[in-house]
Amino acid sequence: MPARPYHHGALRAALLEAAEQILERDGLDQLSLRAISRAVGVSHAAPAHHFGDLRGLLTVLATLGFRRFAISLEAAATSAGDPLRALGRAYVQFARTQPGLFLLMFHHKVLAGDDADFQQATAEAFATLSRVAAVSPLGTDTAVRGRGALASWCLVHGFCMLMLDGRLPSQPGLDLLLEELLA
Amino acid sequence: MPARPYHHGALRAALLEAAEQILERDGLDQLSLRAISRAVGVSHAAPAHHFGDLRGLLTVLATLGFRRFAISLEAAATSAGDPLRALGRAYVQFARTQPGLFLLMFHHKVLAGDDADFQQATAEAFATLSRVAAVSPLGTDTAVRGRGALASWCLVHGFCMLMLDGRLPSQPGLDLLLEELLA
DNA sequence: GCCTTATCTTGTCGCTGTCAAGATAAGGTT
DNA sequence: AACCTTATCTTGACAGCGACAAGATAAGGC
Repeated sequence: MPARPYHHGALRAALLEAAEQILERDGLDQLSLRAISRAVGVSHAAPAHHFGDLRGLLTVLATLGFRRFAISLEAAATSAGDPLRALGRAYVQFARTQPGLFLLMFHHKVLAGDDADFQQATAEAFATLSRVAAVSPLGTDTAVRGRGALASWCLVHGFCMLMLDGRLPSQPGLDLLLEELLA
Repeated sequence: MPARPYHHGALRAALLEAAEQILERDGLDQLSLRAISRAVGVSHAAPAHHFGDLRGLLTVLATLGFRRFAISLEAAATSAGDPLRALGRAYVQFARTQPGLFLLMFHHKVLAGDDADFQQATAEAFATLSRVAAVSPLGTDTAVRGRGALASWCLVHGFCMLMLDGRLPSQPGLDLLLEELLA
């Protein structure tokens, strides 16, 4: 049994793990099929069989991201306290702890938006979002509640994007800033 | 006098114009120094003298974008009606009519954030933003609980980002959606 | 034991950004 | 006018990239 057998065994998972690591460490622009392959220790064309092309790999990565995103949001929604605030905190927390992945997930230019799994994963996450935001104390009219949900989403998402672009003031801290926003 | 003299005369401006055209037509990922050079009709290394590297060119492009952005916002701030709402409309209008440029401007990964001109241009735009927003907090919708300028900024910026990522519902139209948000 | 299929490697192509070296022209100096 | 300095642009090269084709290797079904 050589140190590196011809068949990896779990190459797909290993590639995804390495890809996410590079994504968070070096950013999306440094995330190449060849860099991933090097990190795992396989040939540069190995990923092709599992993901087709780079777009395919990124789409799978974003899909897994949305699944984890949905889980985090769902957990926040069922936690104690104000669900909508908890949701906002979880949203920002996700973007903050995995900025590379978060930006990738909302970077449709490099993703295969028509992928079925991807669409399902995004729908899953957004369903939790709109469900919680809809039952928030904003009134009984469904149209108004829908609008409120959208406003909340834009508010929190804008906060994340500005934060990740380094546009938010460093004083006071981001936590405090967010709490003021959600207050 | 040949059809293409050795010295272009206004190569810098021509390169920037071509770059913006490619940026809006094909997106940032298709915007290469070589593509720009081809579009203008010069050699592939011609841009280097004017911009150093690709990052330098993109930074100049984003700087010009922020200058135009500041002008648009300033015009909206001094227009009739509610200044903050006008500002929000102008913000979205800019992102909508020049999505490539807008995304580039908020894509710090590919820009030289320490560039003096760039910093001045961004400060110029954000000054108008905070000046107007500080006076009149946006909306009475309870979803927007933050009453500061930051909340308005996040709300409108988030709207833009979600819009440009194709995440907003197509029905009703974006204009109506935005008006409801600013209401 | 054989054959089909999945998996991975090697080699190649055109594209990219960047650098080095040279060609060309413009402007100032004498 | 002649020269020289400088700015501008071209040519050529190199490594890294995504993608494709062809071949090597191993796993699993029969």
